[in-house]
Amino acid sequence: MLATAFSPHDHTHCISTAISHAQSLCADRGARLTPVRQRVLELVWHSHQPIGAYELLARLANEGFNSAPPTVYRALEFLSEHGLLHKLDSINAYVGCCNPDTPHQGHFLLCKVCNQAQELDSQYITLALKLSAEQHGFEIQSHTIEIVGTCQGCLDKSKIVAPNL
Amino acid sequence: MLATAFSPHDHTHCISTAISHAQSLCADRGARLTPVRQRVLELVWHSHQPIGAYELLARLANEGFNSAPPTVYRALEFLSEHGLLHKLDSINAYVGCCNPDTPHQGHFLLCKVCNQAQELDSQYITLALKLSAEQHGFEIQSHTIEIVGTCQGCLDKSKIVAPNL
DNA sequence: GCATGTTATGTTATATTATAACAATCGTCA
DNA sequence: TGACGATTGTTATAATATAACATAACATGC
Repeated sequence: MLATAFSPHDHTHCISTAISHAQSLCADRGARLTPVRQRVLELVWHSHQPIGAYELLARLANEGFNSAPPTVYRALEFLSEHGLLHKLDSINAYVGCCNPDTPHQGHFLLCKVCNQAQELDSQYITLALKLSAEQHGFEIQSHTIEIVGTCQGCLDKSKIVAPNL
Repeated sequence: MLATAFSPHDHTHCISTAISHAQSLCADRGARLTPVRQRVLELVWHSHQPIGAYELLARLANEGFNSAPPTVYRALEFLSEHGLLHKLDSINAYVGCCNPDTPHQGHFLLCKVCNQAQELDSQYITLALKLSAEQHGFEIQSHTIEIVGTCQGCLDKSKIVAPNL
């Protein structure tokens, strides 16, 4: 999978794709992508930086939506159940899912310089988890895989700014 | 590494080893394992079930220790800095580290039946993370790897109780 | 249409997890 | 011993998340 988040790209395309994808997916499943749910999804997709629940809530409030915590947590729950976003436990923030059709849990790269998250679908990691679990007779149900560090773009920039370090 | 948490074992040995290990480690480093810090470490090691900060706080209070949140969070911070425990982000709970000498971040198996955690040091996972990051030019600084499921012991028990399922 | 059950939202309150800020005390060592 | 840094005490509050119950919207069979 390409590291879209960390590369220059037309992000409006990410948003429109995600929303239309969500609309057709919900239509297929008979699930209701109501205005507040769709708006939360759009806000989550506003960038590749994961966003917190209360930041979402503040933005909803600015737009005249109801803005008590249950509103946003319910929307996040719905979107999560339908695989449209993921929660990043290590930072208590939410990020859109690039591939909601196939149920999965992501592996994430989180750049602590630009604060962007990239979802991976690493066969290496999937296999490694499987092997490690099997060694212990452990049956996997879900997982949290979040790798924090610096993305290539931010590494390159830091070399330009401070080439001798 | 053996899956100690998930196997029958003399847990008093785990506790005493962890504490004496912590004592010598702190002595070597000139760090002060004060009474409240040591007691928090003992409470964390009370079992292989990760324990929450406020549960620790309640137990400290029962024993006459000061019991405002900063007390326990400071102790947890100290113990974490010295590699004596790990936080599990997916459940906001803390668990003792089996191997505090070598700085590392663990990979964990969390059994959702018995609520116990086992730290792994899987070379498979370490390598997989490294390869995945390299593919994206990403420089790893830390990670959160938490695998939730059912341990062998609990799987075996469920087969005995409900052999036809 | 409309009664009914189900799903979604509104509303209030509260639970849970964690930190800020500043004061007081303890330990160490010149 | 006195001065400094580390530790702890204390109060308040921030940040994240859910419980519980009321109301509204939607869907469906009659």
